[in-house]
Amino acid sequence: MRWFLLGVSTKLKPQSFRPLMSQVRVRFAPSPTGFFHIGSARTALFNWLYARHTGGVFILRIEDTDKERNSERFLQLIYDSLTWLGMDWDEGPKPDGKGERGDFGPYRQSQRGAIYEDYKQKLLAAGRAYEKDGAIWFKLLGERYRVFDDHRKKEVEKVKCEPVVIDDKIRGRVERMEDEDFVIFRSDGNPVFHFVNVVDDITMKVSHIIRGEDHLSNTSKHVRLYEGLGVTPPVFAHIPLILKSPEMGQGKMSKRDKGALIEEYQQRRFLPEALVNYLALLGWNPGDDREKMPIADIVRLFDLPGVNQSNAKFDPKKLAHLNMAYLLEQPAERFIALAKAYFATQPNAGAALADDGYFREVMALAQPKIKGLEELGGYTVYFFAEDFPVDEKVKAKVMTKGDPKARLGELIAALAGFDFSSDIAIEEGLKALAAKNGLGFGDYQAVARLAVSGTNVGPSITGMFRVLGRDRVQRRLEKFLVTLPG
RNA sequence: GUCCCCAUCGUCUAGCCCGGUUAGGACACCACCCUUUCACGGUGAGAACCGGGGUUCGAAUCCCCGUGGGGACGCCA
Repeated sequence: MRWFLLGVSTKLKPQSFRPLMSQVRVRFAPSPTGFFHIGSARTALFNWLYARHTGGVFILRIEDTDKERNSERFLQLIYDSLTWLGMDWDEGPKPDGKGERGDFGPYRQSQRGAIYEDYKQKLLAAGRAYEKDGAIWFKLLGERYRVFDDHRKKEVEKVKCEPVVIDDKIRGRVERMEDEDFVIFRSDGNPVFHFVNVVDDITMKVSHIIRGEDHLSNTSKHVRLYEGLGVTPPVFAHIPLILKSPEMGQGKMSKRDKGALIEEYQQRRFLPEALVNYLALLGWNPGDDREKMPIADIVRLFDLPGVNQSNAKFDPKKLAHLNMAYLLEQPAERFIALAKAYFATQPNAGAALADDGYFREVMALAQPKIKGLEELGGYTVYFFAEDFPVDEKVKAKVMTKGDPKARLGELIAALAGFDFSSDIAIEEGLKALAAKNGLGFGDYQAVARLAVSGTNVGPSITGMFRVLGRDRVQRRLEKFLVTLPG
């Protein structure tokens, strides 16, 4: 508790000391026991936003006291996910896991045993903790009595005391009774969550605890612990939870739910800024009708009082929509880079081997059309392979209209005379052909598109022709023609 | 079972604090327009104040009670 004494001793110079004392220090404290959950990401985000908004410090602390379930793989996943989402931390383990930065470490609880031991001794010495059944319990102050607990089906000892009052930045005043001693060190000697959480927040000088509402009922324990340790608790802000969308069922999002893991969005090539933007909107809004916003604007506008009190249901469709909007506005260079990264992970991707200039042209056609990078492979197959799939449903539909076979023949015959130098030139060629035969552009467009791409979904026929080139178009048209009956 | 939190369109939400709005926006859905397919885009439609009591001239807004939803009740975090 040295900082506490320090605060008192520097009382003579409150002005100069104030900036340091009032600096916001928030932390995100995940445990590496599973995949990185979307709810965790949102909690991290709100902490990060608050730190950046206030010019404070964002701390990453690893709560790895559960030796059974910890894994290095999940630990690395935390670093990677935060980094991918663009949430940098000022103190904590370095993103590569090698070493730490910050003056209040270690930042992994597994390395803070001596500190917990120290604080345990303090409580023991003060008579606020005792041993029972090999474990160390925190002792509440007040008159004791025994009562049968229906839920746990056993008699328990309770303590008569005043309710804990929590002044929550988001919930307002919350009162909760904390009337049972609780374990702070297990009989195996390891400290439990409530204790390490509080000790770490004290020693790391955390000023604001921003966490999920599921912790609200733990907070009374934590407040008692702060009191027992003689420390004023930090500011609490309990944010609403993310619930399943109606299609997914009831309750809060769990790891098993589709779309619950950050890893999934990374694999599906979502843009991290779109995901972050969406997550920010779950339980917060800028106060006007804006939804799609650069992160700098979110940082500037974000504040704790603006956070909602009610839980929000996760909507994959809205996320997808935001993602599309972001994708649409990417500069060509970034889109190309994203596309290259995507194709590098695709099996049998002719795209990865394609000529760079050609690849760029194809991507220029695809960018304004696709809704997500994950569609890129399917959307562009026929640009990179001759054995592209043919959509039989589309084929059946196209073949019933007019006389597509005749149109195809006419087009093949006329193609040699086409000017392939630009979309407009190709369009003129097609229009001239249609006019000559007293028909419309669409009469040729539908069947040509089918023959060349195997589907009715895609870029403009002119752009498609131009990029594919006359020879390939010609070959595909002829190849398709011979498969037609009669 | 006990305790805590929450409650506006299907979903995210504005409005609530400081009572008077045709209760606004977005996603989704539907229609139409644009169009050379498919998208994007544009226009429009449908869609909500959980219920009941109070207070008030007047309640989405303030109060109470129900109900509903969520969370917590571990030697997990």
